[in-house]
Amino acid sequence: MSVRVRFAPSPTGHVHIGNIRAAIFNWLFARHEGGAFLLRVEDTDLERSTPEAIATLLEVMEWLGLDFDEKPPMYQTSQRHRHLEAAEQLLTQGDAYRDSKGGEGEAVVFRIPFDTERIPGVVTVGPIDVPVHPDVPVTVSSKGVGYAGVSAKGTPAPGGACLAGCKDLQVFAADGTCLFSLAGKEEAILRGGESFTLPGATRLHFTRRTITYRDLVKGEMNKPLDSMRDVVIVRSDGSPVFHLANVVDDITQGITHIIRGDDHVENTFRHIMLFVCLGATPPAYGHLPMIVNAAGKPYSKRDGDAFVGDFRARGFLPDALFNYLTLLGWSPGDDREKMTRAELVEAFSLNRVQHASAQMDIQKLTNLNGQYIAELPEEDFFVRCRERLSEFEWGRELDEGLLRAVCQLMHSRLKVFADVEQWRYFFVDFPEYDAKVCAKQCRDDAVVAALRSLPTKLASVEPFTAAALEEVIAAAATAAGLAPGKLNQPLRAAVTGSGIGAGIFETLEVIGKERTLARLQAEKWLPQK
RNA sequence: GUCUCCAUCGUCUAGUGGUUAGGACAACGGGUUCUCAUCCCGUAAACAGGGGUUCGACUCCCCUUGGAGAUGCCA
Repeated sequence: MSVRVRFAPSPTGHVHIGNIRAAIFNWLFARHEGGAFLLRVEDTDLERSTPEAIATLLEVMEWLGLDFDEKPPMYQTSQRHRHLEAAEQLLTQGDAYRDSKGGEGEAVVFRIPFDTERIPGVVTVGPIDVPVHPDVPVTVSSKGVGYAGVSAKGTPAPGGACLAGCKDLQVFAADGTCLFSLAGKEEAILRGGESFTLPGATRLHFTRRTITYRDLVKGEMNKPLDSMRDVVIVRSDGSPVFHLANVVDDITQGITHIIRGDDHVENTFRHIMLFVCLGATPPAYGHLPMIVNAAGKPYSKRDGDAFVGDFRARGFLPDALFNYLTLLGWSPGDDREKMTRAELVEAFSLNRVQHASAQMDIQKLTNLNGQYIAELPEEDFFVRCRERLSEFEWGRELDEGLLRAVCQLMHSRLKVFADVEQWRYFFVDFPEYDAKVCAKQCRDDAVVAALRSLPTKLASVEPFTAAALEEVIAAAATAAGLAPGKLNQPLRAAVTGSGIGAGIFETLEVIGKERTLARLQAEKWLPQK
């Protein structure tokens, strides 16, 4: 059977970096296997799932090159009838029941199947004893076993399990007498609705069973049935819960492999049971570790910078972000880091995915982005810069020749497109002067005198080229009693207002004679005494 | 509280019983250079702790610690 995977986000207008990483891994897996990558929009939260939010989601996916198969995507709200039909089916099969605990009306609750023969991966471990607190009566009914455990302090601690978790249950009092025995009563409880309340019990004795599955990234996973409880699948207001909707849609779409975040591992056990009870073969599962912030904590609203849109806005290239994100929790097994899509598709495999969560490192992303920018063809780089620059008032109508010259000069220095903001001094009459830099560079009287002598000397330089400038400026420094080159940084400060930039002679050439002279003469660089 | 999962330099990672524990980003030092960046060279930097198993553990098992997730009407 060919591979079918899906990305199933709920559109909220902001696509989270962890979510998109899940999408990337699904996409990589599908392309590697030659399978299908589907999109399912889980738009059941009607408040937040606006058309704009959905548009944002699609835009982000396109930006990152995450093309999905079988368009249009499935919208979960369109599947509501299937969800409710599935709930009905479970109800009539006896795999679910109605319960009014807690809600306004009656919710539908999926019962962890008592008869586990049909569930793959369920194994019997053996007999086990669980101490319970005698002050709280043990209850046994079709809804499960209710009891209070005993905390370290000896007080009652909330406990309970699904009935399936307590096969062969026997309830004992402190003196050893058996208050209850489940054997033979299963049918009466499950079908007949019989229930029992047993005060004064101190110990539960039952046969433990666990459910096991092999996770594609984490390996063997298992969970005792007695640590599970029945699951609400339809709310008392009649709306399907995530667990039901998700599983039903996966069945409808014929999903073969579910690759999702770590936070779903616990759900997997009950989802497997839902698949089986709905007559479907459970898919294979792989759980990706979470991406955490610089403090090692899960991203929260306070972190702000965890949305894909933010990275786009800051001028990260989609290929760079894509590449970086693949390296978060995965590696090809050799020393390669910068890899093309084709290489990534070729090398990707789930069993090389990390088991532990990973921290986002913006510096490494920035470095990688710089590498991608460096590789951009000149024309492509020029177009992107022009677009970026147009976001600034002074960057709207730039002379193309000047812009091309600036791009060529600055290409190797740019790591993130947002930084083109610092190119302002190439395009305006007067730069913003960094007072600290000017004060540091121009505090020496000899230097100031030399800078003041420059306008007349530079005026005759024709053509105004880097090579010619270098000669004249070195001579000016020498004439002022300075070592050649000692005038360069003061000159940079005086003309660009900054202490950093490309080569000063090349920079002056690009800025041009007129503005260079004007800036020197205006003496806005002169430190205020 | 209970359950599940996780643990190699600051960060991302390689490593599947025998390695000088490798690479990348960041840091630091040097070279190139007028500054910054690029580029080149180099330095510092890790197996959470404790028990086992073994001739030999980063690697296998157990415990502790720490972290994350889950714990009936969020997804």
